[in-house]
Amino acid sequence: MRPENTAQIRQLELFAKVSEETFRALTETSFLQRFPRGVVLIRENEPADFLHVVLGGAVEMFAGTETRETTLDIIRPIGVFILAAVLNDEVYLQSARTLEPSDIFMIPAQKVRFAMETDAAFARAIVMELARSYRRTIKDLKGMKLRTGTERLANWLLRADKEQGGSGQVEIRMEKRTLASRLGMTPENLSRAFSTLKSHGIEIDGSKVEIVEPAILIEFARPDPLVDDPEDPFPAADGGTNRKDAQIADRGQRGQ
Amino acid sequence: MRPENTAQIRQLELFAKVSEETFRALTETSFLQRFPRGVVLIRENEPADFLHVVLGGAVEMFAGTETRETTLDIIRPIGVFILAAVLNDEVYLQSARTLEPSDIFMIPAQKVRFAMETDAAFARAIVMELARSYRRTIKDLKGMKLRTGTERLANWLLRADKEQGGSGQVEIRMEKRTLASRLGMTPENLSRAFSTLKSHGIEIDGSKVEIVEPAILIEFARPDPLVDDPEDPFPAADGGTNRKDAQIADRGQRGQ
DNA sequence: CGTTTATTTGAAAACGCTCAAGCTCTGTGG
DNA sequence: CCACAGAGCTTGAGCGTTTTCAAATAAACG
Repeated sequence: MRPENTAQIRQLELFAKVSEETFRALTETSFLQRFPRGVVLIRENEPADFLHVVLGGAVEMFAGTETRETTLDIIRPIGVFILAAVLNDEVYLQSARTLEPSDIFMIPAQKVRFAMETDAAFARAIVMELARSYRRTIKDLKGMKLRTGTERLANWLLRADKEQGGSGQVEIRMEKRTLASRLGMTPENLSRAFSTLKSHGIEIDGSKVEIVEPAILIEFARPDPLVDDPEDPFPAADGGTNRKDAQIADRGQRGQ
Repeated sequence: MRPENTAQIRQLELFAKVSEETFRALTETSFLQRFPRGVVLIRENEPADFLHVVLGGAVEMFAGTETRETTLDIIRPIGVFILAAVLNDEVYLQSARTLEPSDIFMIPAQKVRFAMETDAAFARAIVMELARSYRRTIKDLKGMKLRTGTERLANWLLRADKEQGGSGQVEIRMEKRTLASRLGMTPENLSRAFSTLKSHGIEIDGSKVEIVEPAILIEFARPDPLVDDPEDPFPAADGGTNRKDAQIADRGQRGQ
């Protein structure tokens, strides 16, 4: 099963610069599969067998203990997941399930590792992809440790608005309980957080949120590029400079 | 300034397999510097100028907003920090300060990027290092989202005991407030968490903790390899299998 | 429509934070 | 050697946040 969608995959930055030979090696035993909504694609603690590429739909990365569960990320096209586990030849740290009917391209892990060994361009692309994912996760961790749930929601709204065109009309494209879990809170708490934000410039109607007074929401959210900005898929070529001015007292107050 | 310590750096897995030429290029304009305790080495939001290697002492990675601050990691020899920012040619997401007098080896960022482009072995080593750091951060994030502060402390104790030989005698090798921040809580809360754990198999005297009844502490902590195990510096070559058996209800409860 | 599922609301409890005071340890100067 | 200052840690009280449990409402689906 080797569809024409390889062209689509070729466009992924991860594969854009690899040699034709490497690309063929990576894709010839790979396959594209369409899954319905709610299917668990991988489970944490299983050995990493495939690199997964999301070509359509949406995939929720989650993890849990016996009693608790949390959403770590949501991957939309075109995105890759569990690259780190594949490279380290380790077990997955996260599980994945489809949130919508999704097209998933699966590449055998050993092909990925082999290609990384033999194709320098691929190795470099992997480095960039990994570094990006890593930085995104650090931002999430900072958000969890430095902010309250309501603040995370406010910043999530600002970012979602940007991604959806900046019209001020934000559509929540997932179940609210999934969003809650993504933001590290309970569904009940998310609901209350939305209520709270009504007095900070938003109106909400079902899955549609309107940012009525952006300035007020921003005032409340205090967005920080070092927490909220998406990792740029094409980082500055010049040596990024001047964003906000860091002002951290050398031994200022601690604590959450 | 190009000390004999290059031998020490050579041993770092990151540099072990690079060509002699690459290694020379990386180290010839680098320098080793000894810093006293409490020095801020880098600040978040500054452009990434150097890759830092900790050869002695300890370095705290932290980040903050105007009013809050949190410790994200503590790096001890021999460890590297802010590799991702260097590779992405981006600003740092974290600040760093020495917790003790520390020996830091600094390699110009552009040398690192150039070496990655030209030396495939180095690129591969970077991939492994990045993947490892990434997975560690995901484990931290999972810990933050899935556990209470006291649970994090209990698991931290179990891990520290392992790292210190498994004698049951754990020495806290940093200020408690730093540990508190690392674990995502206030110093007061850490103090209370220790008190709580007294009834779960530990005794504490200053910076020394004794795990008197490991079974009881483990019972409380419920350690999970997918959250607590350190990322193995030399991942299994066989394709890791059989750890615990993942048992996650496909759409089980969410929360926290 | 009726049934199921998701969301919201309410109340109580657990958790974590802040502020304040007291305690301990350490290092310094008398 | 002791007294004292400073820093770190602990303890207590109060409060705000978040979770949990329960129930009501709303939405989705056949």
